[in-house]
Amino acid sequence: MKTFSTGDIAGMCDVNLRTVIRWIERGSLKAYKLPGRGNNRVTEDDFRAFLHTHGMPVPTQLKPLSNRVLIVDDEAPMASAIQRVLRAAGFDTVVARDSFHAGARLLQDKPALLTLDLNMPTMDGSAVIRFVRENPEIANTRILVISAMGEPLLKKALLDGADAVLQKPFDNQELVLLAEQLLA
Amino acid sequence: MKTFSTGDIAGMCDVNLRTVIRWIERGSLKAYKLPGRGNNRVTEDDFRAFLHTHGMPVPTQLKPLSNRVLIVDDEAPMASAIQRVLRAAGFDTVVARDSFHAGARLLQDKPALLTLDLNMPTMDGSAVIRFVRENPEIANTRILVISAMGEPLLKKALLDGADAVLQKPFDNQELVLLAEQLLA
DNA sequence: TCTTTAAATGACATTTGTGACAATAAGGAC
DNA sequence: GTCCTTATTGTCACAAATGTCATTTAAAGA
Repeated sequence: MKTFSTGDIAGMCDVNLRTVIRWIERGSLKAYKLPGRGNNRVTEDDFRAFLHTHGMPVPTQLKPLSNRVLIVDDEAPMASAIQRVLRAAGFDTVVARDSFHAGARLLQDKPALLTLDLNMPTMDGSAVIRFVRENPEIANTRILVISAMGEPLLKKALLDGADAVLQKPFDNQELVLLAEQLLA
Repeated sequence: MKTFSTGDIAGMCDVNLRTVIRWIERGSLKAYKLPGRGNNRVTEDDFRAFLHTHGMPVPTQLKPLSNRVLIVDDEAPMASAIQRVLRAAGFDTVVARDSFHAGARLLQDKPALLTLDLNMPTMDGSAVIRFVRENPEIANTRILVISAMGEPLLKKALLDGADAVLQKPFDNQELVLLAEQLLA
């Protein structure tokens, strides 16, 4: 479990160490104390939650250094196609063919990007997007919705919190470009 | 009885080994010494007590011993019923109503016990059990399959790796007893 | 037995918490 | 605009806790 000291956080948020301690004292930043003199430690999850609830930008040190992409699609040919293209472009790829594995992989692998097929019959894509955005642990995940659905539904996905949408059928270059933009 | 070296504890608490030794020297962390050069060992109970008295978070490696139960069931009344019974028996409960949330919660909360409804139309229970068993991170999660299905399918669940099965309808006491047995 | 790994130790470097006080920014009142 | 008020943040010095490094030695494998 990764933890940060007040100094780490002060550096990442570009504020004084004294200020971080005050945030902790006031209770807006959750922390625990080491036995010695009570030096503060903040877990990564608590720090992410803090950033999230205060609408603060995620520091570069916390940004997912990985270029891992989780591909959620129940149609094997489509999943493979996306995987092949993204892999060729240098991304790490993981495929989830059903909603259970999608949820599990999402929290196990913590991908930087999630490509989400909205046409899956057994999954409520809208609920997935909202779940991601509401979970500080993974809220920073980029979401690319891929679907054969019409404009209105894609618009709704964006409202739910998707970062981009891609309508099937799509061009391979278009996919790579979008992925790179989202992870830039 | 499980014991930890100073290095183990340093890793789990995300501090330097030197610091752990100082905690021991000062007496805030109870330990005993091996005869040789006096290498320190800390029992799991002492370590847990230490974490508790200092308000420190429990490291993920120690988590599985929690009494958290993840209830996977798409029928709201059944999920609520199980939750009420288990909560009354002192368990921490989390409910997942669909397979996506089941997967996500499983890896987010790392419950000690998973109660799994096999009748969910959108989920392949057998695949879930195998996924749990094949993932070292959660492999020792206890799995209790709850289902209205017949004997053969329950037998298959046991073969897949479930720890116990419970046929609907079931007695509340039966459920509590099984949960307690599985987490003993 | 031999080799490899991990832990203890001391000396030294760095970081952190604390308190008091200064500086800054936001918002009203005039 | 200026002058306040107020809350938040920054600065500084010092003591205490934690981290780093090199070295020695036990523990663990083979």
